[in-house]
This record gives sequence, C-alpha cells and structure tokens, in this order.
Amino acid sequence: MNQEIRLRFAPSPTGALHIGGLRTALYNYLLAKKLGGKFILRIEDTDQTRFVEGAEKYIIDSLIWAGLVPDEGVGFDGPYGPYRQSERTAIYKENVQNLINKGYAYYAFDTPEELEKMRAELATEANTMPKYDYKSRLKMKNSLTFSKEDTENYLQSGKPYVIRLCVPVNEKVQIKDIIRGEVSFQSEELDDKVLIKSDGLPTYHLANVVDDRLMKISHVVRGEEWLSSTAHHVLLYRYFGWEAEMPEFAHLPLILKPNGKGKLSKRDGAEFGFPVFPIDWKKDNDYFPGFREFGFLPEAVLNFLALLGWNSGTEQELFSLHEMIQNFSLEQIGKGGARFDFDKAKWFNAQYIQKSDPEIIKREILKLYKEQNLDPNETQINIIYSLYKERVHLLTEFYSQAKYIVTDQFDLNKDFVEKKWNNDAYEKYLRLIEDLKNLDNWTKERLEPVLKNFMEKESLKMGEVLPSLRVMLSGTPMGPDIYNMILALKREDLLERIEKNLEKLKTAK
RNA sequence: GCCCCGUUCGUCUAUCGGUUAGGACACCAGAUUUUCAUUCUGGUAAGAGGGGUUCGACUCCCCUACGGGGUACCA
Repeated sequence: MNQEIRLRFAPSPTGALHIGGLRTALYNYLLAKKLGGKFILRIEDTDQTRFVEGAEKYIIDSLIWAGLVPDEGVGFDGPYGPYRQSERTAIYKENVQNLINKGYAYYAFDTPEELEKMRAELATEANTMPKYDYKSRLKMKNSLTFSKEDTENYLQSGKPYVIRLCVPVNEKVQIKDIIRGEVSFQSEELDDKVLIKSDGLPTYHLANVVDDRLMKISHVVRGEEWLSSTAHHVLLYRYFGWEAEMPEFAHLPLILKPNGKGKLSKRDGAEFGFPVFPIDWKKDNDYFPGFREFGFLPEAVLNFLALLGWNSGTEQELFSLHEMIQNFSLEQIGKGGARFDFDKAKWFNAQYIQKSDPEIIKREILKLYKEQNLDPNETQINIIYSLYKERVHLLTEFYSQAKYIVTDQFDLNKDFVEKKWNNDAYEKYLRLIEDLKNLDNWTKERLEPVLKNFMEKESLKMGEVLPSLRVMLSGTPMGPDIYNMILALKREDLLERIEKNLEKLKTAK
C-alpha cells in the first residue's frame, strides 16, 4: 500500500470545540505530519437541528490558536472540496442510490410515532431497546414490505421517507483498530441504520464513509464513541465495493472528568473551575473562558493534551510540536480513558512560560495589562517578567500577582490583615518609613542594612517584616525578593504607598 | 437489558513472560532563599478479585467486579 497519507479532523458545528476534540485534532495532525501527509478539516454539519451559529468559525479559530493549521478544508481550500458536508448532499444521494440498486439499502416510510410504537411493542425484558433490524423490518412500512407499486406511489407522493442500510444476518464484521487490535461484531446485533434522513441530508455514517473515500483519507483517528458504529461503516465500505481500500482505524480513549465519572463535558468547566474549551466561547448569555483566557500558552496545552493518553516510551515529558511529530505513533496511545488533571496542565504551562522566548511572554504581559486599561512601560514589563516568570503557572498571574508594579489600586490580603497583622507594629513601621526617607541613592546594598537595623532595633523577625512590607507594597504577603520589589517602584511612589497602606492596615484591623 | 471497549502509585503513565515494577504531576520531609514561590535532594504510594497456562505472570487465556462507550431520522 503506497498511498498518500491524509487525515481528517471532522467535528460538527454544534457548539464550542472542547478539549477532547482538540486532542483528537492534535493526534490527527501529529500522525499526518509524522507520515509526511496532509491534515484536513471537514465540517460535519448534517444535523441542521443542532447547528450552532459561530461554531464553525470557533473551531477554525481554535485550531489556529493551537497551531494545528489544516492543509485543506473548510476555510483552507483544497482539491477535494467542498469540505462542508451540507454542500455535498448530491454526492451522498448519488452514492446511496447505488446501494439501493444493489439491494443493500431500502426506503423506509415509518413515522417517528410508528417507530416508537414498534419499540414499545417489541420491548421485552431480554431486549429493552428493540432495534430496527432483521427482526423488525418486515413488520414495518418500507420498500421491503410494500409492493413495488406502493413504494413507487409513496415515493411520488412527496411524503417524507428515509433510506436505511439493510444489515445482513449471520455475518461477522471485523474491524482492525490500530489502538485496540481486532474488534468484531456479529451482524445480527447491528441495526438498519438510517443513511439518508427525511430532510434529505445524510447521517454521519453515510457521509463519513463517502467523504473519507472521496477525500482519499488514509487513517481515521477519532474518539472511542465511534467504535461501535464502525461495524456499520465497514459494511458500507463493503457494499460500495471499497473494502479493500478502507482507511485504517484508530479509536482514541476518552478524556474523563477529574473524578473519573463519565467523559469530560462542557459543563464540567464551571463545576470544577477549569477551562474545557481552547479559547473563550460566548453564546447567548453563557460565557466560557478558554485555556487562552485562563492564561495558557498553546504549546503547553498541546503538550498536556498529547500526554493525556500518549507517551513517547521515554521519560521525556516536555515536547515541542516538532518533537511530538518526530516521536508520535498511534501504537503508543493507551487504551483506557484518562482523567483531566488541571494541576498537571498548570505545571506544563509553568514550564513553557519559563522556556518560551521572553519577547513572546512580554507581549502577553503587555496584552494582559492593556485589557485592564493599564499601560506599563518597557521597564516595568521587563521587571514583571524577570521577577515573576519563575513564580507563575498562568500568564494571568503576571497581572494578578504583579500589578502593584504598575498600579497602586489593589486590595490588602484579607487573611493577612485578620491573622498576621498586629497593630502593635504600627509605630515601628512609621519609624522605618522615617529611616527610608533619610536614605538616598537606593540600592539593594544600601537598603539591606536599613532593614536589618530596623528588625534588630524593633526586635522583629524576618518572617514578620517581609510579609508585612510586601502587603504594604503589593497587597499580598507573598512575592519575590523584597529588595527587588522595592526597587521596582519609584522612590516617592513607594514611600507614599507604604504610608498609605500602613494606615489602611491600622484601620482595617 | 443487550453489544463493544477498558482496569499498574491519588492522577497521567513505562513495562510488550524473568525489573528492587521506572518516570512525571500532586503530596510530605530536608537543603537553599535569614519569609512565600522557584530550585535541589529525599520520601510515602500501584498491577481490581478469582481461576488457569507456564520453570516463571502486571504482561497470555477464562470468569467476576468495577468503569467507560454505544444502543436516535445526533454527531
């Protein structure tokens, strides 16, 4: 087999792309690039009832943010378009006609009510969910039970109908899955899947097989939720006469909720306090901040996602996209579902903040402050970066922790005020301010003796003075080296700020 | 209910019949930072249970349990 390598990521535009989808895209991208092939974006918009405005653009924007830019697809062109399934209905109809001619598909005229009735009537204890299959199809209204004339008449009448796959009896359907090995189904267990819906649009099953064939897809890498229906897909390939050139299949394990109970869903973000979307998603009155808004670098998200299920077989944890491509293989993907671990995601991000080109991080810092209507100068940005790059896990912390360098608008840490601050020290700090005022030419070397003196004279410990001073300076008792913090501010501003916040501490207590 | 897939430290995982079961996150302790964070060092911690196969099983087979997915004119 010496065919071109082509992989597709095929989401449906029913809402924001979630992080599991992004991982699927990543694995497709990695394999495509590893094998020197193409990465294709196909939009599976065959369900008009679930169509969500803006979702398609969101998917594209997310992929671009993450750096997984398609070679072909919706928004990127290519020789196998259109890449939007809603624009390919004629193709599906033509192909399904071929199936009907060969007797592998048939028309079905049952209304939703009639289907429901069938399920209710046929339900037994041993089979609580009866299917439209070899057992029931001859009891239903379809071209198998209608005479030729009746079928013709029905079709002409303009009444709605669907086209179903006629699944055989007593056949073993085998699937070769790169991740799971051989998986087999007995055909009696399979239902007569709808291929064309009454609105004339295809279902996923038909559309994905036809498109994968026509778009010359070499590998289908998708979520585990598709494993069961792959048997139907194999049958379709067979009936179309394409079985010998079927793509290879790989079904990915799912990303689970942190508590392991079920797959990660869109609502979990709000519940557990972490992002589940790459970038922010606004819909009606809902707003979901994404990884980007939480302060993640895309490289970190990719690295985190890649390792959620895949490993290189070595002890390396940090991979650039390029290294991931070099090392990737589907065989190295685990079979079990992986729980989402936000702590680990943050750890990756901290690593990337430290590793990344300082200019990129500084640009992000500036953006962050601009969003808050602050305009730090270059010197301040440099100070923020160098003082905090080893302390933060999220880019947003460059603002939340370091904004005191740019503004004096911040609250004093409540916990400190209540538990640590003692008003007995008030007078002492007044005297420190005097000492500082009397000191000119501030440098670390000149400040140090002043502070040491102060502690000795007032019999205060480092552990009391440093947090207290930090609170007066920045609002929180934690932070980088105190001298660096002091020197990060202008002398007059600093003195003024300490005085002001010392008063605040006193009155707040 | 039925079908399919899965199950190694709390979490992500390595191991592809013979290892003191390794690494990472988290956690704990010590060192450094005369504070916090970072960093460094060390530590706690795992093969769901039961049967086989084998000289030998985390690795292979079967059963059970548990988890997940599917069972739509949704993808």
